[in-house]
Amino acid sequence: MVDKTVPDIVVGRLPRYLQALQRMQQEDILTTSSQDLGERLGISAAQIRKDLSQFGEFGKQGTGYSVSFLVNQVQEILNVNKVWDIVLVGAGDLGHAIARYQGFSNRGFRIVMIFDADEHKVGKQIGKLEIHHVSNLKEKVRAAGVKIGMLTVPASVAQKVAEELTEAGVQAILNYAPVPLSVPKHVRVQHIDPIIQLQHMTFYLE
Amino acid sequence: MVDKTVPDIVVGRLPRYLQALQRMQQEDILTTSSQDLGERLGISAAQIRKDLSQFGEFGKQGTGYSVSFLVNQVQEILNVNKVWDIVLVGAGDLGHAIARYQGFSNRGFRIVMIFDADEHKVGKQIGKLEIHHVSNLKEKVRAAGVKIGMLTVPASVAQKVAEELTEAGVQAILNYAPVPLSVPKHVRVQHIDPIIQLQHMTFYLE
DNA sequence: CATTGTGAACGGGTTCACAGCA
DNA sequence: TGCTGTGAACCCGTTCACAATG
Repeated sequence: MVDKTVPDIVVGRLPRYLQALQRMQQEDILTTSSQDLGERLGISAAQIRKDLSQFGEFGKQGTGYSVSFLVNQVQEILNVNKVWDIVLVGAGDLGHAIARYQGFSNRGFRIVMIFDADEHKVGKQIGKLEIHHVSNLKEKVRAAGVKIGMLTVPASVAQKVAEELTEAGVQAILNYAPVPLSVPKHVRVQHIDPIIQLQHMTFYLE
Repeated sequence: MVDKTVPDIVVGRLPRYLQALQRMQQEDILTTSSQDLGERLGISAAQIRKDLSQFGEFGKQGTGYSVSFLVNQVQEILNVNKVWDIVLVGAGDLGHAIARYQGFSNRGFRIVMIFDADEHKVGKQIGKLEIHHVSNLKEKVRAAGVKIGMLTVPASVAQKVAEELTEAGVQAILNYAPVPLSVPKHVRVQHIDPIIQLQHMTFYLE
């Protein structure tokens, strides 16, 4: 079912489908169609059907899709039918904001560890979590078996921290630092850089 | 030169080129090639040459590109050879973190206004900026001629705030709320949702 | 009758390969 | 010689259109 042949671009759309579907659930909408879902997301109905067909047959002709069933299926495909532990490195303003964000848990994630290099921050709490010193990162992350890391450190140390994370067994990194990371092939990296997205839009302004 | 025919996907890569080039500048690297730049970004040399060729001929055969010249050219293409004013709506943890972030100015942006709906926050300062009440948003944003907005408000009010921003003349919105926004066609929207990016990666884990 | 799942056609982005030039 | 700029070939994702079906 889940061949290697699924295009990465299709995988990248599934989380958006899931988000829209979960919102429908909150609104007590029981059924949807590729057209309805597509209109909510600005994606063609054909594309949604094609994407989903990569993983199975989830709909009923004439009726559409059961929202709750499709939520479960997509969660399973994306491996988010469980909660993933996350290690957060960097307890600056952004790190604090992320650590306090309440929206992770019902979408499959939970921050379980926080590290920083600043001795003054070590030992303090963010919510229920204590800030640890990065010198203990590798050991603690490996011991906890955490597979996902979030980087909110200065650009100058992002590469070094990324290496420590991968050595500790982390296989997915969400990088908020504005630098490309070089990591082993088995490690996935996603970047978040607001300025890159702003510059994408300024091209079309004026 | 800059036709309407430039694919959006090409535009989306230019900010990454610019980022890498500015980093080279910091490292006092005077010259680069499509191959060198490509290796730093994980993009093929041919692609970089093709992308740049959409806008002009910036290189020298046998030599490559002058870093500083190319920085200027790409900045001009992206319209970031000036500083854009930004209005930030939502002074929660994330809004505070973004407002305090020091990395905007040397990449073409500056936050000039902050709004929030919470009376307790109104009047307080973040850095040198005072938090205003959203009831004044439309008027003040229009008066200041701000064209770019950043949304760090709860999902439940994001659509409403987006509408107020567009009515105030904003033409580009960077949306941190985990909901799709529906806006007029002349308004650009970019989304930042860490969970969507995490779920993209969990597909490949385990 | 509405809507799915899908083969086929289409379109467009990427890579190739090389002429051209410093 | 080294590297750019680019037409052509290639590849792959999207759209189309329709048979199938509850």
